[in-house]
This record gives sequence, C-alpha cells and structure tokens, in this order.
Amino acid sequence: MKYEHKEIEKKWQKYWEENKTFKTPEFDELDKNKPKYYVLDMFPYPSGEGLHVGHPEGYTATDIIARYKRMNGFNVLHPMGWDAFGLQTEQYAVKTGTHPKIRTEECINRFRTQLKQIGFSYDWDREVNTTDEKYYKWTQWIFLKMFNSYFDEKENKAKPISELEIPDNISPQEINKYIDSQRLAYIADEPVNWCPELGTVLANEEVPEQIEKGYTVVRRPMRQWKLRITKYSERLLNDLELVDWPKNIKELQINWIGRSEGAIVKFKIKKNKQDIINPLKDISEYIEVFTTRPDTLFGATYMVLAPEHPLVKEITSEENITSVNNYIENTLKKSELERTELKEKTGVFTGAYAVNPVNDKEIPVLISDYVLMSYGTGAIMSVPGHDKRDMEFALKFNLEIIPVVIPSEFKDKAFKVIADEKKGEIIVSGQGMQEIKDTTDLEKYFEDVKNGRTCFTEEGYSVNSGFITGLKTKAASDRMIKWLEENNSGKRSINYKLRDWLFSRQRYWGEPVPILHLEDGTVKSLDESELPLTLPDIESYKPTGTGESPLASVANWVNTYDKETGLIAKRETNTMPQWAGSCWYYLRFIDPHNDNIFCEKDAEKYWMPVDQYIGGSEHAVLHLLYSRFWHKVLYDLGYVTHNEPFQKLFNQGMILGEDGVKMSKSRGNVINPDAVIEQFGADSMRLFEMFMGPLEATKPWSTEGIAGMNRFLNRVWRLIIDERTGNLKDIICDSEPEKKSQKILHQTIKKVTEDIEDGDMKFNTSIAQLMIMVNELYKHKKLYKEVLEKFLLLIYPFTPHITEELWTRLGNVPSIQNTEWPRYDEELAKADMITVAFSVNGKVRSKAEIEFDTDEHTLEQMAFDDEKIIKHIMGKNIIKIIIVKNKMVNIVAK
RNA sequence: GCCGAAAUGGCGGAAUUGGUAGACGCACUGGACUCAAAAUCCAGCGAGACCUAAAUCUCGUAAGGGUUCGACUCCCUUUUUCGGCACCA
Repeated sequence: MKYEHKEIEKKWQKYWEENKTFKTPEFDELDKNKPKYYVLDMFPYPSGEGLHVGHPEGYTATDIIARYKRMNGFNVLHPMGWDAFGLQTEQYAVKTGTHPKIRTEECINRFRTQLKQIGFSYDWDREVNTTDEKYYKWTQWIFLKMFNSYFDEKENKAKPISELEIPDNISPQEINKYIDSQRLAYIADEPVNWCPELGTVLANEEVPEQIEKGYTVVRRPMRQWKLRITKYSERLLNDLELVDWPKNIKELQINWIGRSEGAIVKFKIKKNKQDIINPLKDISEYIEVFTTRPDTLFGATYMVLAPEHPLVKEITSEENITSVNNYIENTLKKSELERTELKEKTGVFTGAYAVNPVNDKEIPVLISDYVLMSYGTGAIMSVPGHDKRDMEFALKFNLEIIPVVIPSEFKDKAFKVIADEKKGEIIVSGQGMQEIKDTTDLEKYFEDVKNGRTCFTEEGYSVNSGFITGLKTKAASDRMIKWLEENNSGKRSINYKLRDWLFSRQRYWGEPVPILHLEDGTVKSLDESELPLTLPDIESYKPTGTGESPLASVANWVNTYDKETGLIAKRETNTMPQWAGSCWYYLRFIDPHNDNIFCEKDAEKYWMPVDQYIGGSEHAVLHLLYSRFWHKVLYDLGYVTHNEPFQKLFNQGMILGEDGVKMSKSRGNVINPDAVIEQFGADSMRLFEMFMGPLEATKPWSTEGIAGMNRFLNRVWRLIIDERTGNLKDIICDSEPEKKSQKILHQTIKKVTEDIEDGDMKFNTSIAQLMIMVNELYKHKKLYKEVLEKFLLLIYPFTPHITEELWTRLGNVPSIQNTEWPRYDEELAKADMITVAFSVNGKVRSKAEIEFDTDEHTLEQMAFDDEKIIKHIMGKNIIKIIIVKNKMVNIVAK
C-alpha cells in the first residue's frame, strides 16, 4: 500500500476537528500551573484571490512551534482570524453591487477551507472577524476610551478625561473646546493626504504604498479624526528596548518616529527694516524655528517659512503680497509627490526681516516649499555654510554664506590652546597666535564655503561664533542652548518626525465612528451601552468623491437625536481605517466570546504578552506601530497588564516565483497552493516551505524541490510500511534498540530540539538532520519500534498528517500530539569516531578516523607517524605544533 | 544621498567563541531492475593540472588588502543585489 497523501490528510483533518485536538481550554478550565505560550500569526486579509503560497510559510513555522510547545507541557494559544475590513472588498462592492458583508463571508470561507487543508493546529473556536458586529463593538469601545482620555504630560501617560484639570484662565464657554483639544481622539481641520481614485484620505504611513500602486495623493484641507499617537513618541521609541524584535524592524520604527535633539530659537520679526511688528501685544512678535544645530546660529543668514505657515500673511510687506500669494497658490496645487520630489529649489521673499538673537543681525525672511509645515515649527533658520539644502537655496538666491564650523583637522591652525589649571582650556583665535602655522588650506576652506564650493555638514569646531568660538560642536550646542534659555530667546527641544494618526476614511466598509454631532455644534460620544453602532444597509457603495462617506446619504441613519439632552444630532459618517481592527485582535483571541468586556483581565494577565509573533515586514511601521500605541493606551487606562504586546517578533521572507521574481498575476508565475496540495499533499508543502532556507530569507519556489520533499515522505512511509502488503515491515522489532540506532536518534533529537528552541527559525537544518536519520536507518538491517516512534515525534510538528497515520499503524493511540517530546542523552548524541585533519602550515595533508576525545598527546603522535605528513615536513624545522582536540593538528615547519 | 540586510557549486542552501568549505535537497551523469518506461535502488558530481585512472598538487566562499600557525568566519577598502527612508532643518 502506497503513501496516499490525499486520503491520509483528509482523514486526520477530520479527526482533529471532531476531537477538538487543538482546543485551548477556556480560562476557567485551564491548568494554570502549566507554563503558557502564545504563538500568533499576523491574521490575513481574506482577499478574493484566496491563499497564495506565501501565507503558509509563516503559518507553518508557528504551527511547528505550537505543536512542539504542546508536546513540551505548555498551554498553547494559537488562534486565527480575519482582518476583513478593507478597500479591496469595497471596490468589489462598488463594481458588482454585492454587499461587502456577503463578499467578505465568501472570502473568509475560502480562506478557512484552504487553511484547514494545510492542517494548521489553530483553535478554530476562537476565530475572530473584525467585521463582525460583536467584534467591532469593542473596536468602537476602545475608540471611545481614546476619545474620553487625555495625555498627562507630567505622568507621561493617558488618563480619563474626567481627571483633566481645567486651567484657571479658561472661560466657561471655552471649557468644552479645551477638553476637546486634549482628547486622544480628536477632530482636526488640516491638510490631509487625499486620494481621489480611492475617494478617501490616507494615513502618512499608508501613502508610499498607494503611490507605488499608481494612485495619486494630494494635500487637501479636510476635517478629520486623528489619534494623538505623537504623545507616545518617546515611549514607543524607548520601549523598543524591551522587546525581542529583529534589528531592522526596530530600525524602521526608530527612523519613522525620527527623534532629533536640538533647540527652538525665537527670532523677532521686522515687517520692513524700520519697524518691529507689534512688539508688545502680539504673539507673532516672534517666529520660532527648530534646529538640530544651535551651534551654527551665528551662521544663520536668512530664514525660510513653509508657504502654509500661519504668520506668512501677517509678515508679508505690501510690495511682496502678489508674489507671495502666487507662490502659495502654486504650492497648494502640487501633490505630495511633486512637492517632495527633489528638484531645483524655489521660493520668494516676504519683505520681512528676522533678528538673529545672538548678534542682532537682520536677516531676510523667505518662503519656500522645501520647508514643511508638518515638521518642527514649519520654519527654519538657514545656515547655508553647513546645510546642503540651505546652501543650494542660498546659491540660487544669492544669499550670504558664513562659515561657522571647521573640520577637526583644522583645529590647530585656527586656535591656540592655552592650558589653564583652573579653567581647563582657554581658546585664543588663530590671528593672535605666536607660532603661525601654514594656514593656507584653512583659508582655502573658508573661501570654498563662502563661494558654495564646500558645504561642511558634520561636527567640528565653532568659528566666527562669538562666545562659542573654539568649542566642539556638542559643547557649542549646549553652551548656545544655555545662552538662549538665559536670554529668553529659545530652549532645548526634542522633535519627532512621527505625526498624529489620521484615523478616518470616507468609505462604507469600516467601523462607524461612534460619535454624534449635536445641533449646538458640540461633539459627543455614544454611550458604551449603545454599542455596537452598526453599519446601515446602503444603495450605493460608491465614494461620493466630495470627501463625504457613502454613509452620509443614509438619512435615517445619519439623523438622530441625543438621548440625554434631546438635541437633534447627526452621526459621524466617517469610518475607521482598516488598521483599527488589527490593533487589538491579539487580545480578543484570549477571550473571544465575552460580551461584557473586550478581554477579561485575569485571562489577559495569564496569556499576554504574545510570546512569538510572525508575519511579513511590510507591517513594520503600520500595524506594528499602531497596535503598540493602542496597547499602551489600554495599559495606561488599566485594561491590560503589559506595556508591550509582542515580546518576540519574527519576519518571514517572501517566496518568489520559480523565475526568481515576485509572484504576480501579470507575470503568470503565481503558484496556487491548492494545486500543490492536490499533487503533493499538505505535508510535502509544509516540509518544503520550511526546507527552502531560513524563514527570514527571500527565496524562489521550486516545483522540482517540492517533488523531492514528496519523495522523502514516501521514503519515510516505506521505512515503516511494506508497500506490497500494507503491513508493518518485517524488520521492525520491539526489542531494546542497539547503540547504532540510539546514536543517530539522539543526535537527531538534539538537533531538532535545539533548532526549534533557539528561535532562529532555521528549520531547513532540522529537516536535513531528519533526512540523514532516514538515510541511515535505511542501511540498518533491523529497525526498532521505539526508534521509529521517536522519529515520528520529531517530524510530527513539520508533517502532522503522515505521522498521525504511521503513529497509529505502529500500534499507538491517536493523537500523537498528546505524546511528550523526546529527550536526548548528551552522551549518546556524541559521535564515537571522529575524523581529525592533519595539516602542515595550515594546509590539510592527511586525515584520520579516531575515537572521540582522544588526548592531545596521542593526536600529535599520530600526526608525526602519518606518512603524508612526514613527506611534507621532511628536511624542515618544526617551529610550532597546534593541537585542537577532536578537530585537527597543525604543524608549522620551515 | 542616508539607514539596514546580504553575496558560498548548475540551483536552494549548510558550516562562525577562527580549526576538514560545500551537510541536506534539487538538477545532472553512469549503473542495476524492466520488453520498455515510470517508480525504486547503487555510485559519481566546485574548477583546473598530469594521455587515462589512481594518487598527488594548484586554485576556490563578490573583488582587493590586512591580522593569524590557520579566515566563509575578525579588521580595512571597493563592487553588486535586496529592503526601507528620502528636502525631517
């Protein structure tokens, strides 16, 4: 009887389902004395195309871990669900008129069937679906928690809005406005990323991907919901140290958060050379700039504002109004892409001047689109000598360049250093130096900077900079900040690139935002008891294009009233972005059917954090940053007990087509997992995906490769089953295994155990060892049941179906899952005989088989007795002998 | 441009507290079995030198240099590929 993968796989999948083999007991019934292990996949978006071979790669790895951990006595949580809100389904609805709910269900059913075919050991009773009302009720609930919270700067954490202190100087009319301005979820009326083709706005994090897909993204002012993720910049950055994540993902988040240290400097403004604007009463007396190089302040020769800067209109002088307005208009017309494209710098003069606080020098104020309103203060001081962009701009507009930093190698030529016992070093300018060194290259450097031939942007020593001249960049910056603070002209400041999260979408297929807009103009949240706020049925899913969601047209849904006050109200018609549901799904898996709370606290405390999280790196700054943020809010409010959700993260690599390029329909190189399973079986596919190489590597698919895996499983089958009779092979016996079999077995246990335990996800070497063991057993005349059983246990996490079958055929009771993982004996796992290399001058000249742990002296003797070695050292002087036990002997001879 | 990862046979890959380079699989070649094929089994398989074989030797882990008795592994320089960011002041 041959190995019939189809029959066997169907049989065991049915068995597992009927017996709920992989069910994680409810929290009440759980044996809490056992250690826990939460192993999670990034749940998929169930697209219409179904699963592709990339999905099962990570899922197989987590499945191996889950099965292994269960065998090692852990309570394992290994769930699966659906991230099912999304534009693709909605676009399909627009095209076909099919309700997204129906389409979503179809896709989910397809995905579920496919996943079950691969034999993953999920606890399907915990399946979640982000589009299910029972699920998104809690997504909305968490949103309300954010709406009803503020960020306490002193304690660096979120707190309920009821604890917000209202400053004394706020009038009663303004209180609501003040409260609204502090909420973690708030409405902002600012330029946003508008995508006309999709008919919706996008988060900053989403823009690059959509542009790559060929969509356009323009900046457009709109009233939008935002989440105050920027308040968590520092914690999101610092807490990366607490988690075991790949370096590159941490790096991506660090870059995205983009912390930079520096100072804010206040510049007084003159509308023209004579007047100072409203010096006493107006707050626009100053314009603030952010700089990371306060040490270069003496080199600031002009100031540039972003065209959208609110003070531009105020400071522009009469004669410059036309050109300034034209420029602003042109900028606003540009898309985000055009705006950030590197091109020749443009800009116009406002007619105003700023006063440099350190030397009272008047410098012109210009506007240019290379300064972004969204970063820092939207204004910069320009130091063209030491900033490339400023240099480029200065050369084009013929602005002054002053060198204020020199590279370290010029230090001795520029300064004379006199040691002083009390004050350390006193620096005297180069002009007064007694021993004048050749300073021509220093002078050339100054000339080059002034002429724009050189732009030195690195750290060095300050020159031409008054009280900081002679100081190293770091010290000069500190000294400057101190001066600014003493003179009320600025302060130390830390800036982040991270922006608040644009959280609303003008689409139908998302969680409705549970907010009412009352007739008196106030904004009010629904009561928790009113959740879920469900999506109404609708005529057309088409985006309106006006920036309003299709929900706006459902009058009987939109128009309502406030139960508390009786005021007429309109519902918020924006929905939440796709990322919302995935921000907390890992918590719902812990307690998926609870109607009273999103996740019961004791259960949360037991299961969290996720011990191992596996998914693609495309979520590095989207899902992984957003969910960390939500988790921290929930942590601050006391709903979860851990600061970070995902302790250990691993990114699987991409699987390419057989031609070595990314799989795509247009290239026709897409591999369909259904066809692979049909031909070779799920076990072969699982085994092959793990054998292709380390999990994180990007590697091409190979049909011939998977045929090889199938061949191997056939070999495993025939090792135990006699194909002619269908019975066990005659050479299998019950007696105590002899040493040769024990040896290979224990070596294999050791290798596989260590490979799974070390977390490197290099299962290719475990499989190689399993193959070596099979090859070895084929050479044996006698097979021992015990050895075969342990072999099955070892390969079980990789290929569960065939092993369940062989396990029962060897006379055992299913499921093999309930058997303990085998232990190895270190002594038995050691090799008896080992090959050592004898080399002369580092070149291997001979080898010998010897007993393991043969002592150094014997090794040396053997080397000198070796004929080939004698040949190579004859007539030479022995200079040195290096002996490494169990490895080699090297003789150095001349 | 900046940051990160990587480069080993025909292919996927293995080997690092520095110690036999190429485990394991694929492809390929030869043989056995067969009327034949498939399947299976056995053997070979980095390049080169000597007519052939064995033996032996030389070269070989992107390129060049260095440290060392000994380097895929450590250090410096360069090239290429992939991923990310990109006027972030």
